Amino acid sequence: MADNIIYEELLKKRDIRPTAMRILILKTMIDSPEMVSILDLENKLETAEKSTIFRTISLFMMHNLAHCIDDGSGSLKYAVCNSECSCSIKELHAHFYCEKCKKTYCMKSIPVPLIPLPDKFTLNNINYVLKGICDKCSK
Amino acid sequence: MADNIIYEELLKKRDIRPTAMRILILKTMIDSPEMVSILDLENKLETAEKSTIFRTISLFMMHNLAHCIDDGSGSLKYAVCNSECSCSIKELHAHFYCEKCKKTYCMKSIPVPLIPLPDKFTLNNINYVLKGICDKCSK
DNA sequence: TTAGGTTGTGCAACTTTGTTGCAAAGTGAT
DNA sequence: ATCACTTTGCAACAAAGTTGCACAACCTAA
Repeated sequence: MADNIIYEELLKKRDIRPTAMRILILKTMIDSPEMVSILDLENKLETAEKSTIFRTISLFMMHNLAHCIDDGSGSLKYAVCNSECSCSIKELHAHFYCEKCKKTYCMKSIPVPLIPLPDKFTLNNINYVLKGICDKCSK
Repeated sequence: MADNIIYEELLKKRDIRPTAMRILILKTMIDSPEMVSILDLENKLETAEKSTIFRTISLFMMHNLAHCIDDGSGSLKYAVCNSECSCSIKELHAHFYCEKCKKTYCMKSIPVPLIPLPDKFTLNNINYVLKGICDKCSK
């Protein structure tokens, strides 16, 4: 458990007090290859309440430690940001939602395409979700 | 009311039986400059139940007469497709969600950007929502 | 035109997700 | 160890979507 220190550091770097619960949630999110919903976390962590998870992730997002996307599945999906992420538009990446296994993946290597907007429109955020069948499901 | 015939034709062209309710919902959707949620339609049409609206729009979507996007506001937004639309990926357009007036607009002139996916991924659909402040709200 | 079956609609109930209030438990500084 | 402050668990609630069922509307055939 000594390596919990790295999670503690991640939290501190973002000015979040590292409680046991927050370390656990952060660790679980980082360990998960796909994005997680609140319900996913609730299932992976028998000890955590959804309200706690909700508030914890909200806190993470306010401090740019995590981001969320709406993949159209009905529940929001969350993932931990890169260590230097400040969640600006230029840092946004694409997401892929597999319609078969219902998992959502961060495609951190694929930046969200930017398009010119008509005059007087201000751009603050972009949700770019590709939907289809993932590699594991398309055998 | 004679020009309800055009809505009737739109429905028939998509193999949807043109009932009074369906014509009304279609007309209301077409008349609206922004996308509408089920609740929006419920409010605009005092006479329609949300379950009816839900089933009607679901039917429209199955017949490619309408499309829906998830703008992250918590409720899905719907709009009527172009007359020849078959809802293929190449026909998808961008959507803009104004964080101030909470309205979502179809940007039919802006096609959704396509990016190459890794091997073995199949693409079926794309949700591309730009969020910010619209022209009317940014005065 | 009417009878009969099919389709559509309204009502109510329910599911799921997200959200909040409040009290108890935990935390950290003195 | 105590105290003030923060975090967590529980419960209740809100909003959107979804479904079952009964009645109404509709369509066709005789």
